[in-house]
Amino acid sequence: MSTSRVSTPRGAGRPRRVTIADIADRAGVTAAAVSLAVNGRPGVSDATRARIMDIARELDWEPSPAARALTGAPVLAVGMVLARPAEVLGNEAFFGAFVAGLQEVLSTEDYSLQMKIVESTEAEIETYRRWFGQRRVDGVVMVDLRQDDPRVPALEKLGQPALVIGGPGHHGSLPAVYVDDAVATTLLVDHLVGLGHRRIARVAGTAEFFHTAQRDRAFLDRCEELGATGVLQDAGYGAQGAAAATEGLLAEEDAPSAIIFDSDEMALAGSQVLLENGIRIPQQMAVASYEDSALARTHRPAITAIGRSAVQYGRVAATRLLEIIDADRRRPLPDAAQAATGEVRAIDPQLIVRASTAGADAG
Amino acid sequence: MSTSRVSTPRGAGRPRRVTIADIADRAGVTAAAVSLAVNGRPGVSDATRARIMDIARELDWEPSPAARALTGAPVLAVGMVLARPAEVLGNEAFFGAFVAGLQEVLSTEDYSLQMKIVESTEAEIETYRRWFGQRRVDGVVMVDLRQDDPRVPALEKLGQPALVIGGPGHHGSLPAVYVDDAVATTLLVDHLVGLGHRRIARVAGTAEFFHTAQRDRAFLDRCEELGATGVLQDAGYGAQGAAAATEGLLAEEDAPSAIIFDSDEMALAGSQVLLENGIRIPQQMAVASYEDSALARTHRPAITAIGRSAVQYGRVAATRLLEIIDADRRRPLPDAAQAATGEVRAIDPQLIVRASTAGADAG
DNA sequence: CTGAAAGCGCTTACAG
DNA sequence: CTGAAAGCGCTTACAG
Repeated sequence: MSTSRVSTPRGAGRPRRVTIADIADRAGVTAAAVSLAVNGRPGVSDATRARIMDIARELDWEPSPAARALTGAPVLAVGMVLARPAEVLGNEAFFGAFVAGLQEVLSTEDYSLQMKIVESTEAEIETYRRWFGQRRVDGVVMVDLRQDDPRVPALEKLGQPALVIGGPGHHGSLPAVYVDDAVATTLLVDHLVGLGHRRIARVAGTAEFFHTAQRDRAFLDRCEELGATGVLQDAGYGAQGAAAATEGLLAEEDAPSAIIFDSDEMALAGSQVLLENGIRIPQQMAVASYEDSALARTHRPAITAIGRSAVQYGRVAATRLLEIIDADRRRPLPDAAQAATGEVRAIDPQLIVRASTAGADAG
Repeated sequence: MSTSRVSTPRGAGRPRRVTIADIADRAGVTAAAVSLAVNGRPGVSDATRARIMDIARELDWEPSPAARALTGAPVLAVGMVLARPAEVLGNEAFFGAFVAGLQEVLSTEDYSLQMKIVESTEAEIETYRRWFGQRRVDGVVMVDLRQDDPRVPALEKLGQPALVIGGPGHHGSLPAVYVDDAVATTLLVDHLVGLGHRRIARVAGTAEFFHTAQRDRAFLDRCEELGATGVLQDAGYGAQGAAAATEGLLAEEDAPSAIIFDSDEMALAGSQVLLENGIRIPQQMAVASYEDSALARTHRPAITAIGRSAVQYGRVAATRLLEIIDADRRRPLPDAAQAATGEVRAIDPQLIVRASTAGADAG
């Protein structure tokens, strides 16, 4: 009976939890000594430390995060706010994979991820304020970067660990992690031009997000550099828009011989339209996507895509944020350290060539 | 300058946070009075309460969750452990949507969701132990219910708020929320038989999960009841398996005229195989899925599916878990209340008929 | 290397 | 209706 020593608490409801005082009692030392021992800090002899650790294990002691947080220790949580409806999130393969990647790394450091869904950008900023004000999180990840994003100055002002997902640019002095869309675009266009395509379309998602504009520019620039014609086709959000955009392209008198879609979902929707219209992929139309996924991989024909693994993206983001939090804790001078952590990190995109473009008989 | 009164703390690092003591000072009352006031408890006059609230707002006071937790208040967090690799999670549309639904409801109650990815069932159980031991969470959601799941007795023994996602059955005395797969199966089979199909295949996912076996049984039973022939085809996990299974079915001498897939991802992969083989949907083969999604909706032809919205599922689960946590806090006698909360709740599935089965010329 | 004390921010009885 | 005190579980100086 390991519980023999636990006296019945008043109220007799839940069992009283074991604390460092219990351990100290047993070990015949003071609670302070236990604290030093279990935290691996100097101040107790090796023998005492060993004895204390044994007792702690024996009593099944678990440190109280609340008590620790109260004395200024990290709360071991990072936050992420999403200003989009749950329905939209659910439809996006990227979200689940990104979160999974974040979790994977955070878990190993015993950090938890806290998420909140809000209605507006104002509510998002207010959430950051409250989270940091209450010391609910040690840092935050900010997603869906927009142009002239009001969240950036708000987070700068808070002066707390925050990592922007997206860029480069528009993230002010905040550290950021992003996939280099310019490089990704170059990879895609070069590949298609190399196959002989001279008229290439880009079916673009919501213009609101920063990367959309960035891809637009890089796409047009690169096409021009290579002497090809770039056709921009706005599609708005999701599969519906992509299908309509594809139909629009087919209706043109001078239709392209290759289409690059902004996401796997859009590429699949577009491919369906092509199939319906009796257009063979890749023989009559090459198809590529900025986003890879299991669906892109198993589709027939499999879709050529940029291998920005959302899972990997999440892992890199989590690693980076933990670094920032760590730097923040040991910062000697607030501003110097802050500046040092404000660096960006790019994730290199890779082109994964598959059947949807391979061997295309372009032009 | 609302900060005029804040004295510079030692160390001059972070600004000292404002506490109820600051408010008490200003209001000329004691900290206890402030506590009563801000928590809406009796014990202070209306006038005093109003004055205190004003000052709290003025000083931008935020309660410290750590301090509150230390005195026994709920920590406002629920946990979910996932014993699957991040990659697998990322590929599954269900995960992101379910989490989004959970979040949506939890956020409104100021609860946060804590997730952890682990390697094994043992690690999962250990995580529950630590979470509750440390009072890191007020309750947990358990997903991926299996037959004779060792997590069920482990959670029963912990005696803390826990909700099982899945069932019915195999969740012991724990409360559960599940989609009635038997009903879903009936809806699907009845629909197909009603269209004239007499030989119907079911392409099933991983046998490990509880619902797979449940669907198998319900499928065979219902086919028999209606005088149709049910063909079971195991596919293992994901799109790859579904494609192979579909090819297997086509190769049979007596191929079915309709296929029901376990997920949207599998249905899409299977449909691709059908298209490749020149088989028209729904004219030559009807296709249906146990799982709806944006992809199933926008696919051409759109896939008939069971409308268990994963988002909605998440919402129901969160609501239920919050009820359980609440009941647990006010429980008069540990066991009586525990029993009262141990009820299950089914989410009614709906059949959404789309082009992939409509107007099929069966048999 | 060890002990005694004060404090983190809040809540909860218990007196007045 | 209000005040003073003790306590939640831990950590951090500061003496010995």
